[in-house]
Amino acid sequence: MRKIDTRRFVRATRSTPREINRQIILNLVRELQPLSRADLARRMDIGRGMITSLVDELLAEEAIYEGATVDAPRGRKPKMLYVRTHDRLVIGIDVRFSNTYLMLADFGGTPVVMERFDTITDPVALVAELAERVERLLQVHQGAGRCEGIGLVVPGMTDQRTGRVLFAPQLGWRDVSLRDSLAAATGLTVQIENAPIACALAQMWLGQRGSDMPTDFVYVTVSDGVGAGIVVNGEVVRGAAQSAGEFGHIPLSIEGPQCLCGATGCLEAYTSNLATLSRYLGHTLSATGTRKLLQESGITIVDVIARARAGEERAKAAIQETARYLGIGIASIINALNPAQIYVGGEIAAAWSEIEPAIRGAINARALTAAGAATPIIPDPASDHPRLRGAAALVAAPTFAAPRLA
Amino acid sequence: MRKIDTRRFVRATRSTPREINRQIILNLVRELQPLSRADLARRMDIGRGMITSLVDELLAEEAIYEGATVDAPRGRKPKMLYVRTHDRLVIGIDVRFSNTYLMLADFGGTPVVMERFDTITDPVALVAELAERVERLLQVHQGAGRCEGIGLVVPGMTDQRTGRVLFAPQLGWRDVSLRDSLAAATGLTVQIENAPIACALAQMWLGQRGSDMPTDFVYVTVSDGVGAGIVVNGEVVRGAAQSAGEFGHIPLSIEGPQCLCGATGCLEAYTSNLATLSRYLGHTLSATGTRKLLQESGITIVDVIARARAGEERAKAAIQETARYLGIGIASIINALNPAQIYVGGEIAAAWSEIEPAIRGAINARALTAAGAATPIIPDPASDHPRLRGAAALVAAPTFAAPRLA
DNA sequence: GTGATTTTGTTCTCTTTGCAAACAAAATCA
DNA sequence: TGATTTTGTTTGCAAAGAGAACAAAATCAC
Repeated sequence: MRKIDTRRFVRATRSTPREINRQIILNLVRELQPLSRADLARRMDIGRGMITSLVDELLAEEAIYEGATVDAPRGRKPKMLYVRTHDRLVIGIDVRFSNTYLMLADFGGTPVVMERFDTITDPVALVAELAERVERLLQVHQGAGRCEGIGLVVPGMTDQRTGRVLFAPQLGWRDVSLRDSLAAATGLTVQIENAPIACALAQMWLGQRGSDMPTDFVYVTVSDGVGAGIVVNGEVVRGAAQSAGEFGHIPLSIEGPQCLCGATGCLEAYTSNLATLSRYLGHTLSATGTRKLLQESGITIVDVIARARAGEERAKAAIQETARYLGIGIASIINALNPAQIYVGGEIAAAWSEIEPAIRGAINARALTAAGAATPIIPDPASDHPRLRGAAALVAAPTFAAPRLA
Repeated sequence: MRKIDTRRFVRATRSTPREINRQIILNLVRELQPLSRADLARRMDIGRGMITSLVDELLAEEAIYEGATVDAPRGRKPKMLYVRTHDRLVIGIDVRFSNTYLMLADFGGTPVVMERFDTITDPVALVAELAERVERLLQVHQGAGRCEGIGLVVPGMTDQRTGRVLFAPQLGWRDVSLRDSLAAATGLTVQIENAPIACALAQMWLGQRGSDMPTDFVYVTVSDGVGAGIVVNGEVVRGAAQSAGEFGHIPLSIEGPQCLCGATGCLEAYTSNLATLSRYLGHTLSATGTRKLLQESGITIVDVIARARAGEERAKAAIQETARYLGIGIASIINALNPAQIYVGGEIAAAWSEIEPAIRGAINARALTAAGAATPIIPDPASDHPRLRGAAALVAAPTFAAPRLA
């Protein structure tokens, strides 16, 4: 039951039903392919004539294509429909603290090539480097298809409407107009997004299809920071000032350790990679000291996880404590939003079998309802490159999204 | 950008554009009345002919009515349109721990009469009593209009689809089929909802109209429990298992006081009326002891607030501490969801001028962004009967809601 | 006071589009 | 070989939006 916004409504026109049904067909084919016209007619409870007309339109636009006929027990054999993904290309870019990753992928999120380079923190130089690499990638893989746009994932807050990076502490950016610069330099449309929302979009649009993908879920990223991409009613929550999802700064103990944000006892101060590393090294987290200490010691979160899995007690203890606190944080998300499921991304997801019991234990202790405590928690390992998949989803998703109405 | 749910989509028909535009007109008139047909045509960027046809339909259904012509500087004077509210009646029922309130109101939320009686905790007896009172109310005010339904607000979790009360600890209810019982007993349609969501709906549908009512906000109720009604994209968030909004059980300090829910350091254990009273009386909160202590002392939260406003130091200190903790909780909501504004309801809202500085201080200390820290926090005093208004909104809202599509 | 002008609201025609039925195609089965 | 079944296309009809024309009701200019 949605309220109509009387300042920003979209009124219906004569072609509105067509747009809606066209988009429904596109999504049905996308999730259930292969699918025949008769299948669509049955699922949509609509005449086959109507389907023919709408499918013709989608075929003409090359949004879908017609495959071979397929065996059927009786009657005329159906011609199956598929969404066209393999020759529609996307460039995904994931800018991170030390490395920047590029991926050329198709509309289904299947990678063609990937490359990486050392992150350049100067925005102008970074855009120049990216533009050069994008151009080269597209040159080399010219035959693979047409590039429909660039998805850009940055570690910080972004403004979807203006395309600006509002604040990216890791790179020292504040109010940088990255989207338009890159669009101008490459001549391609660019979509920009922060990491947690991009990961949520990757799950939503490129995750396991056909099955019971929920319309309400949360993607929690545990990295240098702790954030979340929140999806409610099949739509990402961005917030009034584009800063929704900062779950990393809900308190676990207001008298707890100092967080880099200035407050005390934030979830992030207990569970970020920096926090886990500090705990492992036996140091307290601090804004100035920790990064320096880590660079000197040369140790990373990946090492700690590897040592924990190898059986080193100190590493195991550090990870277990992180898991317990993370579980408490996840319990808060469950109590606050009651999502159908929760994804956990970040380096720590690689140690899922080790940390799951501690996470589940904490959730059981704090979840208010039995249904909440049973919320599926699903690891999304960093090896699947969720950020890059999210970048691809940024470009592909608008093609499949529901038309904005009323 | 919403994803279409391929299991629960609604396909468009020939009459879909009409339904959409009809509903847009209804909402424009509701929020901006008085409004002429020509005004509607301009706002909707549509021909006046179309408006005539749609308005005729709404007039025939008596959803709106035509008022007197009105002065205009030049040209033919417009006939103004208004939504019909005054003779469409609603019964709002607010079941609380000690008292149950009934209100007969019109579709605009304007009360006709109100009454109260001692809450009967046995569901069967309660339904019988309610049915009798509803019948009498409608008998007495027969001439005032037709009753379109009952809105029922209960202190606990409800399932919107089945109409059952899942859990209401204050009344000792668990899985009670209250909606259908009351519907059967009165012959009226009944909508059931928990208190925080009902309050949010009251703000959404009966709050200050015309002005800039946001589509993203949170209504925090501070009462025996602490909960929230969350509205995202103009839609209430119910969660996968109908338990979204339990913000009362996010931790402030996991080593903090025992909460009645079994966990430790919940926001509710610091800020509920019981917590404030315990603090005032110098006792620690406990599941068994506190209620008994309060009944013995005979003091209520209203008394403590009155004493604080009268200048009693101990009461002031108790309230201030509650306010500070509440501010921390609100900061978490701001960081997590970044709503455009937050309403605070419950008895403590009566002391707003006293508690606002402490709340704002806590928010400033913990909000991650300047925009978040500046989120408007609006008190909704209990004297306005937000729960009963919410009950009325439950019945009125479906008439005005956007059609479900795609 | 009379016609020009302006604004509102209705009516009418045209075209698009959904809808349902008829039709054509392509297969299996008796 | 014809009946049956299933798929996909075509066609005729009715509903509804778009826009123009028209009617109504006011003010304003002379």
